[in-house]
Amino acid sequence: AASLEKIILSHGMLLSLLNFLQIRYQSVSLRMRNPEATKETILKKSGVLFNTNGYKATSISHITTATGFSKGAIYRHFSNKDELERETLSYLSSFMFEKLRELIKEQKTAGEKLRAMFRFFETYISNPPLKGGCPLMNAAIESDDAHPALRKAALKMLGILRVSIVTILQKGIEYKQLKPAIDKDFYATLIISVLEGSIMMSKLEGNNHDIKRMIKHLDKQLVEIEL
Amino acid sequence: AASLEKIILSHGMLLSLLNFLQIRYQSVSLRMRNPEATKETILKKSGVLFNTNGYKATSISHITTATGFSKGAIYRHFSNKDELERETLSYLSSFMFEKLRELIKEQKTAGEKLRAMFRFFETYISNPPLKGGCPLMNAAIESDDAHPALRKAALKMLGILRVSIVTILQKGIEYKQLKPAIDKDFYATLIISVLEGSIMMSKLEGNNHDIKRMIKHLDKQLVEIEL
DNA sequence: CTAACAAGATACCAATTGGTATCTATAAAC
DNA sequence: GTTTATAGATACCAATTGGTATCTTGTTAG
Repeated sequence: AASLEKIILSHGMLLSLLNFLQIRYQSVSLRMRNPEATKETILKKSGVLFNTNGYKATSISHITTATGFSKGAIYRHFSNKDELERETLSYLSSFMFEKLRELIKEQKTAGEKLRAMFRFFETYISNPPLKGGCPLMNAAIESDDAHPALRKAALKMLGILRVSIVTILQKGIEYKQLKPAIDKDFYATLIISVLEGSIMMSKLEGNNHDIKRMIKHLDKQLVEIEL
Repeated sequence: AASLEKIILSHGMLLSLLNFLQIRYQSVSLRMRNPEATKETILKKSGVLFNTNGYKATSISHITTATGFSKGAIYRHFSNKDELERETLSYLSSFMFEKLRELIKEQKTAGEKLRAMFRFFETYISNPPLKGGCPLMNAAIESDDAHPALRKAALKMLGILRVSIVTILQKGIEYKQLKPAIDKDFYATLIISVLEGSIMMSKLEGNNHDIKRMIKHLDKQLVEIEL
């Protein structure tokens, strides 16, 4: 085999070469910069920390050690901790609803969609997609009047969840899968409160008895309005 | 009228006099010491602060300014903040269950007792006996694995609530007020999760629509098991 | 009346907080 | 290539944290 001579490239030459070959060069090396990816990892790691240890209890330095980025990096992407908290909750919200939507859209009928949603909430205990429990509840409890921004983000999240359920019910009525006279808002509230409440209980007790019991109850309620 | 000469007593003489007259002299003046009362006010004020702002977010200095007592006073009665948090939650638990018990014991039947309980939880929103929402939920959410002591206290509180409901149901069965075949544990879980969940929602939304809706649901469930 | 003890106030501590100013290194534009 | 803007690191800041040691004052026993 012929021995190949190694070619030493300067960084500039590498870029020129790549440019010449029309190769879009994405940051791959660890040391290379990628501000969007940086912001993403900050949000992702902050999400876990805020959701498990709480917003107030998680300090900037916790985040720097978790992400490996410096304080300077964090304050470049977020103007202060409040904004980071708010944006992180939005990020978590998107993350969770994304997961939920995937499960729901596979299902055909309104009943199946709702049952998929119940299963999704059960995984909060048995196989959590995110450590620390439900981000909606965590933010709702921690955001008192002193955290108006966080509270607003939590409210928005609750609103989305509520609308999602109401929409499923509405479509179910339109497609003759559910009884037409049902109180959609009532059922949305019932589903959310039962699931959130029993998640809290199950997390505290350290088992999934309560959440399972409550899903059974919701199933029964669902059967009663199905056609 | 004869003019009375004023008698000037030294503090020591006053005490001797009271002792001679066999009068137990309780601290009345503000400056006088009363360690038990001090501990009580520390617990009471800490209860409000912890329940509204969170345990981690409430500092010792917040408590000193709220109580008017110094740090020295607090650390005399509690060995560290963790212990203060734990004891405060116990105190809040006793406080709430005391109030609840008062309402319940006036009622005759199991159904009436449960309905009184529902009403009690509704006041968490409309006329809260304690600022900051339900102490059980607050502690449950904030106490992750990093706060084992707080978690244990919250678990105990949940246990008491659960047993209270089960006991009411049991007595209701014995006195032929409720159907005998009901799953008591199921109903305890249902009541707690629905109430806690809807309190969370109502607090977040800033109105009592959700809690009222859910109490209506619980009422309906109750009617179904009543004889 | 005094001595002894306990309640509580004060002064301090190192560690940590959120935040900022400054500096360095990288990436992109030219 | 060189310049330029910017991503990110570093060093600092006053304020606050939980906790402790010390000191003063009120209470009580003798």
